[in-house]
Amino acid sequence: MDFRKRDNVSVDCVIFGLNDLGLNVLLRKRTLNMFDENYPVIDDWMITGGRVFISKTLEESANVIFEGITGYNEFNRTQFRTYGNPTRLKSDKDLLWVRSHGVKTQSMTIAYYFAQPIESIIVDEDQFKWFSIDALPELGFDHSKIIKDAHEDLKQKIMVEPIIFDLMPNKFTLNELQFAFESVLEIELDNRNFRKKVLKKIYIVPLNETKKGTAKKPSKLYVFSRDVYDKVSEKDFIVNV
Amino acid sequence: MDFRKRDNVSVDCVIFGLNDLGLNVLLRKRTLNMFDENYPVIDDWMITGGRVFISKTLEESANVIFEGITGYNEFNRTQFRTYGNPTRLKSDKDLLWVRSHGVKTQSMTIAYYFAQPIESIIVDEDQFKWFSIDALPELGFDHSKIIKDAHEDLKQKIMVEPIIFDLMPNKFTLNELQFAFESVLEIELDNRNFRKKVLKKIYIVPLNETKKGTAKKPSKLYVFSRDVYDKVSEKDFIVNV
DNA sequence: GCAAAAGTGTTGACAGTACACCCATGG
DNA sequence: CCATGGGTGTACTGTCAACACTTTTGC
Repeated sequence: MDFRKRDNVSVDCVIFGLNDLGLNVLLRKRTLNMFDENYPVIDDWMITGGRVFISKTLEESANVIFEGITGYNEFNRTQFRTYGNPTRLKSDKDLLWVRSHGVKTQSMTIAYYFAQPIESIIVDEDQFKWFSIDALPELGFDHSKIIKDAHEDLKQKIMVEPIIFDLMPNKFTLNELQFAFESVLEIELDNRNFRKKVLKKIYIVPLNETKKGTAKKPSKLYVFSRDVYDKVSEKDFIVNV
Repeated sequence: MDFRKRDNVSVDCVIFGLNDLGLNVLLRKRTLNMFDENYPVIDDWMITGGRVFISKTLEESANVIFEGITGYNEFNRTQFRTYGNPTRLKSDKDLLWVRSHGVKTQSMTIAYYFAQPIESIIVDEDQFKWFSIDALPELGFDHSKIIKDAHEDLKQKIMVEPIIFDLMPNKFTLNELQFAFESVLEIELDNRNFRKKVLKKIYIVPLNETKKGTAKKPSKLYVFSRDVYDKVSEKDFIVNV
């Protein structure tokens, strides 16, 4: 096995997770203490990246990073953009951090995002933390921009591909599905109209099973059938904003 | 000025051009003669790429390649995908060609496409040729796939961004615009319905001018106003297939 | 005056939107 | 028995799709 890496190209992974509070991004702490243990020179957040393996595809390199963080080996991965501005790193903090980690400046990075329900992921809570997409902390490098681009791409793809189901647990209720769309798209949908549309889609299959989750009336569960979806030739997806 | 290039990363440019026959791609001849001048070992086509400049952005590197081929310096450029499979080059021809050109194998390439009317471009006809998108010749490397991906991306973006106008001359008729959509999307549109829709768009501005082109009844000319388009906040574009 | 492409309206079907109340259950 | 979220139907409106003839000009 060849573990060599390219010294000038990295992949960055934006990790999206959905829970009942909405859409979240998993970030890694970026700290640097130089003089005083209690007053870090750098104390903010970043997405996780790493150099690409010479002998692997970009997708495999991204998977390695994702699995390293999450322990999860189901890869709902989308490549959305490559950043290659040689002056991407501008701020003193960024340069300082990069130098202190003994890496060459990574001027080029292929960016991916991963989408899954938060519940399926366990992370090292000393280093990583989930942040709501609409309350991101201060971010290093150009990672604000990268996350924004990822979210835009997700919004757009969600309208035409069934990636919303990547964010859902296997069995879900229609209200959960609606909430997923609302969280990603940052809009509100009419519940009755949403149901009408969804129930027409034969690839959303009702189960003879209910979710007696929190309380009150149990709700019917559904699964997404990729088989059926693939057979429905027409481009036929749920939401039209 | 720093002219050094990265030895392991290239950009590839798919050049789309529209004329009255439809959507075309500009390809470069790939030939290699080893033994006999009249029987080339390799004789097919490729898109044009090149290594990226260390001190330029990817976009600038792509522009340099595009301008080198076309002499055109208006860049309607879209980055659509990065390819990084280390075993991208598989066929003997590809390996042979790469070796005989003394370049390292370029396993990673950031792919862009450019869109403009064919008439605005002049190329060296010994090396380059326009091919209709639905009658492409034999292509080297993985360039068939890259062109296909570029076309897919163009189809998709054309539904939601005004890049159709990149393919049009400044002044155009509605029938020309319809033909542009039809060529790119590979569908047919109803002329009356198309006109109705287009005439509602205030960013398509009628001129007091007609085109007395080929013959018969002259047709009214229109221009696309990007200013107006940018001010129309609603996502409001022409075709819904 | 005729060939050729430009241009023009109406109708029916369907999908989207808006909107308010009953239902089933757990506690 | 009541609080809570789950689940349901109708009427209106606007948009899309289908469709055929008249107009203007060059030759």
